[in-house]
Amino acid sequence: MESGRPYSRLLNRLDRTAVLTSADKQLLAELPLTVRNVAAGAAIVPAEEPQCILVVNGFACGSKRVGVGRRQITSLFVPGDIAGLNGLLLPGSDDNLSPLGPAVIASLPYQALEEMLDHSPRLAQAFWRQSFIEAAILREWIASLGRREALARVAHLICELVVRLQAVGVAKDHSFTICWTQMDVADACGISAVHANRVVQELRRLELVEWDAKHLQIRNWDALAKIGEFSDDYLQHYVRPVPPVRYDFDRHLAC
Amino acid sequence: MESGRPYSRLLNRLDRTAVLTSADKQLLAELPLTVRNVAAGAAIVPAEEPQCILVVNGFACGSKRVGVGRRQITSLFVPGDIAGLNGLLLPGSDDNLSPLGPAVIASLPYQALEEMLDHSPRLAQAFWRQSFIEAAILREWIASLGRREALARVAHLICELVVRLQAVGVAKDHSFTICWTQMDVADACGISAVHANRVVQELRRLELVEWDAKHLQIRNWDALAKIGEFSDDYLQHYVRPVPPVRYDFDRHLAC
DNA sequence: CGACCGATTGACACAGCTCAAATGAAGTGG
DNA sequence: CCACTTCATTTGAGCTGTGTCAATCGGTCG
Repeated sequence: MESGRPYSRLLNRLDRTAVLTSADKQLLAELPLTVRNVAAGAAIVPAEEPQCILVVNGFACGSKRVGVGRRQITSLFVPGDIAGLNGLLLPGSDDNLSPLGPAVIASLPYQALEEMLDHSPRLAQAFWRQSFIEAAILREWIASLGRREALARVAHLICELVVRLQAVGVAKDHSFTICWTQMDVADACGISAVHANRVVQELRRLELVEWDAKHLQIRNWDALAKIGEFSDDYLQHYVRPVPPVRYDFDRHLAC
Repeated sequence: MESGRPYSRLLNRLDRTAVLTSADKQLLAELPLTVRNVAAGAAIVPAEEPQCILVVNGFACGSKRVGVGRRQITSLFVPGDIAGLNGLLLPGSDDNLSPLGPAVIASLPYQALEEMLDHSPRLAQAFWRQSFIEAAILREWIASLGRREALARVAHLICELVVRLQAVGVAKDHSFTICWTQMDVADACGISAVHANRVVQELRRLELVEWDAKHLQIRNWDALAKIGEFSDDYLQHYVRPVPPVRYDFDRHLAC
């Protein structure tokens, strides 16, 4: 049961993304996932052997170094998310994946993924859709970084986190475990660590959130969403159980 | 010949992205592209009939409104680029596409695209790869908006523009036509219009670029790239003629 | 107990924003 | 061909959000 979690996470995610046949689910279950714990600062993907990863517990992120020492987190992964998919078609475009806090990660060799997608165009579609969903989130981050001030950015980030976590059942009642450093918050929101601290304090002072070392609890969702100018539109496809189908790869299997 | 341009643009782009058979090229040539001119502020995609667009000449962008009236450009499209692909699998996730300056745009109904992808997994792969390339650019923008100051952001944007334009043969010798408003620059870089003006003047004063109403000429590439902290790594797959193949959809056609 | 790391606080500097006004360029219509 | 409008660029002045630097505090671990 414990060893089944990676698969249930993956299923839980993909099931919202596409209608999967039992054959598809079977293929997913046969993926050779290698689960392991990674400590807060550790490297996830060995440079010599690029691969996909599936977040099982905790958080992972892709980040870039810019200028001297400055770090910017460019994407965020919660349990059930697949990171590094792009490396499948874009060799060498590693995202510098790392955990945010301690995390449980399953690695998935590209080759196995490849073979699976070969056998199911429907799954290929599902994974393509995943990458569109990820891109939608990237665009929202761009809007946030470009046009919102620090308080709103952090509020927005928190809102996104809850919505995504609740969608996969890792958060309940606007409350979840989060072992981030305030530096992590800073690097995600494009602000300095000192200012991240002040912003978090402000959110606490306004009684919008409770946030200690390992746990975050939203006290006033409406106000937080308002300050963060948060609308879950861009997460619709992330959250929605089964989206309407426009383009169905499977049709040409009927030939 | 004039009517052939949209197809050659599209071919020019995809040819760098994947190895296309002549059958694939034939399929592409059969796409029902509707070419038209759009004025600077006009709408590109009618809300009642979402579709893909192919930029033939000029620029297009996806943007978001955030807060009161503030606009953030989230993605940028140059000739040969396909915008709105995500709508194919994510209905309703319109990007609010609009031209930047006057542009020549070809519209492409989702249904036609759908049918084409049904007939060629290789093309489906090529388009999937395109969306990964787009996402790589989004990540770089996040880094820029989060961690670079205004001067560097604008410099970086200019560098990206030249590289992309030169890749499709629309710019030569670090020089190209660009009918943007300084407000457009501001909205792309997440700064105010007034500051965008000051930054552009600074770039002129440093003799890095010449930039009048309709034309931009880079005077000192090295210095510009240095100020913008620009490295074309993230554009490798955009530029590179034919990338090494890791995952090839076509293999399962051999069965 | 000492070392270390992250959170916190204060003081100060500055990049970039807002407001407001002036200038210039490009139509538009009489 | 000349007012007149409109829109983009430019300039100045003051304000503010955020960064930097530096010190302190608190917890954790060996």
